[in-house]
Amino acid sequence: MARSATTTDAFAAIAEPRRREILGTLARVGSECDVNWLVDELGWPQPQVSKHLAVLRQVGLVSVVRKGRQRMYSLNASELRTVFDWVKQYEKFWEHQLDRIKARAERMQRERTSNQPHRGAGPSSQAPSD
Amino acid sequence: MARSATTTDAFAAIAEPRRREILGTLARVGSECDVNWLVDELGWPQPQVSKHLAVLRQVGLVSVVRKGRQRMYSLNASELRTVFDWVKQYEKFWEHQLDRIKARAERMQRERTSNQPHRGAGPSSQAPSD
DNA sequence: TTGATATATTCCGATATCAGAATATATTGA
DNA sequence: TCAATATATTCTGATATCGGAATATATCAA
Repeated sequence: MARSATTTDAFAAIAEPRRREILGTLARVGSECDVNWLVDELGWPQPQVSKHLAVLRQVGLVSVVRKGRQRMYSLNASELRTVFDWVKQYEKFWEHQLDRIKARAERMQRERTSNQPHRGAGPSSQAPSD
Repeated sequence: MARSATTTDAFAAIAEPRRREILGTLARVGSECDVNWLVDELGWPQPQVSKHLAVLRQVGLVSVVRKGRQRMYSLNASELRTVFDWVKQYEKFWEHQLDRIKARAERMQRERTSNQPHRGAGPSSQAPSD
């Protein structure tokens, strides 16, 4: 087994900066775009645009509809919800950063006698799932 | 040039499911964990855990501190902020989905005469940056 | 039908990943 | 110093990526 495919996930798909750029462009425009318009807008070779669009399509991040000899692509942002929900679980970890640093210091102080702090700690009440 | 490295970004680093799992575990525990504890908890071979931790460390998603012959790892969630901010820009695109579908239908109706709808559309007021 | 346009696909080479196995590098303790 | 423990690193093989170039497919228009 090697690396998991870019078409597995929204996570995998958006790991590529150019694909994020495409999504950004589609969002900015707010309506369907044909491929050549994207090619002009982004300034990349057409096959490259098509290939990245193919990945985004397979993951469901964009929708396509044929219109004559054009293919009109549009953003399907709902697929980003998975990513949003995942990362949102961590929001509390960077909010009130100073408070949390203080809290951790206190916890470590308390557990200084224990040899392995984490063992006694147990799952906290803030528990993102992977 | 090939694919961009997993150590480039938080985006690239979290593309791997097992790394998300590690982050989730660290968050759940809420305190520093040594590697062997993670090995037990996750049930993966030790080198695999160490290697994934190394990627997370290089991207700044975890912090390490040496404690005797142990290395205590802890979550550094602030690095996820980039991802959060990025994906949050798209939130409006899946909220009020029905309203937006209606709006798009109307826009398309209006622009039916124009040959290339998107050209006349221009950037919408909702404009995520890539 | 022929040609032009729009887009997708295939082939290539360089590269980076990931898991697994083996091994190396500390650090502690006797 | 020597053994044990904790963790990191290296090597290997299979694989998937990405960009670039070339080519294929499909549709429209004359």
